[in-house]
Amino acid sequence: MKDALHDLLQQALQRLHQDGVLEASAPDFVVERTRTREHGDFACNVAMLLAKKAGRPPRDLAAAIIAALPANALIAKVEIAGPGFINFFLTDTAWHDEIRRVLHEGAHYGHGKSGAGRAVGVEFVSANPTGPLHVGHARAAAIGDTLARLFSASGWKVYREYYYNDAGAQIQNLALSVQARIKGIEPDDPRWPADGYRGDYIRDVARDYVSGATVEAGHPTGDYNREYTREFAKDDVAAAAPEATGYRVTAGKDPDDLDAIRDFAVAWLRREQDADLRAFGVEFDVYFLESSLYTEGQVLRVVDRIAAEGHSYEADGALWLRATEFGDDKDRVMRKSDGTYTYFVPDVAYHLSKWERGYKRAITELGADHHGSLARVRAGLQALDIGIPKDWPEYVLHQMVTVMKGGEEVKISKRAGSYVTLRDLIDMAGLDATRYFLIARKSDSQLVFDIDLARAQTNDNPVYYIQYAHARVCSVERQMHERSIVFEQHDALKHLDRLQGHHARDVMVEISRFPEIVEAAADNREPHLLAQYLRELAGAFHVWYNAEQFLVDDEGQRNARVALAYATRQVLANGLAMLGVSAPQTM
RNA sequence: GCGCCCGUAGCUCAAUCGGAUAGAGCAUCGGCCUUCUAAGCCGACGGUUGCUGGUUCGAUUCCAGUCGGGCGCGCCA
Repeated sequence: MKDALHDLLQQALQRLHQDGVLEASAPDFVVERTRTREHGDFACNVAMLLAKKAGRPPRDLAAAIIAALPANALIAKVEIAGPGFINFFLTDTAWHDEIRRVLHEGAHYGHGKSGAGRAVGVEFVSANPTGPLHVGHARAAAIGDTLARLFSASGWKVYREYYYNDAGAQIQNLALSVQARIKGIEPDDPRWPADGYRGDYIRDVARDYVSGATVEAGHPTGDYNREYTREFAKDDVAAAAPEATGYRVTAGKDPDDLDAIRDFAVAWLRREQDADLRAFGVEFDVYFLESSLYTEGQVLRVVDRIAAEGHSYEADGALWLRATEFGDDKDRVMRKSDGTYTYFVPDVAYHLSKWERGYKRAITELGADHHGSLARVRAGLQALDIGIPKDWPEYVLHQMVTVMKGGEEVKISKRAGSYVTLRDLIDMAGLDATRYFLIARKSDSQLVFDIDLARAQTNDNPVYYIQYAHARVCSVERQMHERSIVFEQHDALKHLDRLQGHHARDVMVEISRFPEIVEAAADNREPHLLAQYLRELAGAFHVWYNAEQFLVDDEGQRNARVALAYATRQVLANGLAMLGVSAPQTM
């Protein structure tokens, strides 16, 4: 609806331009929802933006623009208000058309085409396989997965990526920790490795290693990376393909074979992380192993390319990137004096791989404590001199999560030791509440996760509030069947003018916002907008539900109300699906 | 010291690339169930948007400064 008004205004401006009334071409004006009914349904600021250039008072311009609007069935009334706002009041027909559209498009309502089928990579979680996923990863998973769903609904071809740091010192610490447990050494023992992982899960890994267990996981449709590589490998784009993403590792049992212990432990923890994510409703398309960047020579390739472009130098026995040339605070070491590479070089190589695999947009979701790596990776990509835009990839950072229960902060998990795990959250609050709570706040503000509130089955809890609205419509449907009331949707949609009063109207207005919300949430990378919106839609519905009986004797009125209730249910279901939250039929 | 994020009602948070009278929920107080689910609805109370300037028709939003909180500043990842 907003877009339709924007088009009408654009046409009016063009007409004024052709008639010589306006010299300047149309600026970037906005059509937006009003806050109060008195200002109409939509308002536009174009007259105020044009006033200065045109040398005319904004209210005069507004009158001229209104006079130039083409005939249409959308607008019932236009007013000029305040400093020069153009306020639009829409016809009943406009709202009814939107409701018809909802029921016609069904599960597709709210989906857009702005992505035009282009590829976007959304990378998130990307935890080291050294322990269970914690609350920070849970927030990352909720944000990343919801963004992916939003992009998908906006017409993008979405690939969810998970980058495994399966090489380096952390992994070595993991192997040493498991080995210590195998030898019966406890975390408090003086022989325990200095930076060892102390959680109970290490004991489980050690137990399975000793018993000779096999850890395996395939991914249902096989080798994703190869598949995508084929799709992306067009013209001169040569794709770098990491190896297969499934794994199968049988424990070596030998307590002195640190390599075998390492491989087993990594696979063991990947399996646990995979299982937790799946329980959280999150699946990835691409699992990218850091180790593959070494084995396939991509790390060397990046370093050589940067050196060839003259963006590196040697000093103190190390090879440095001139990161300051590309906006970073200081130059960064790429190759250490011991000949190994710093972590960010494979990071650059990984993002290069995304670029070469054809992602028009790449979103990297990170905890804010890693924001330092952002400038580094972008600097590295710039230093390659291959035309990657300065602001590519895009980053979404999330701030810390504090978990509260019984009025106190929860910090400890038995299994992981020093932090609360994703599994803990799901166990305590349930899948739906956990996903909703983690997505409902803007990602760059700190989040307090109140377990007691998330568990509450009362109106305190926004998740149940939204789901309850959905269940109520289902209940109305059941009542109709029980009372043998016939509902003819086709006929009902012809008589939506039987909907009277502001309660039903408010519901229609809320419903019509849904496509705008989906688009804004994806464009701005702000999935919390959708969570907030659904609460408002559910609110408008509950008010209407309490104010008016749906299943009344008057057939026309009844059908119109049921149709609107169904449309509400459809939008709630579509929105909840994008959040990965269930839409129950009964509660 | 430098960089990034945040600061809005007692609490948890919104506010549509700068819009009109800053909104919800919780908490507190008071109402509504012989009627489709009361997991709901209605009402009341609650604000110098941390502070000071600037930009303009208009600032919670942009800029500068300042105070407070978080995170990061390694030849760790």
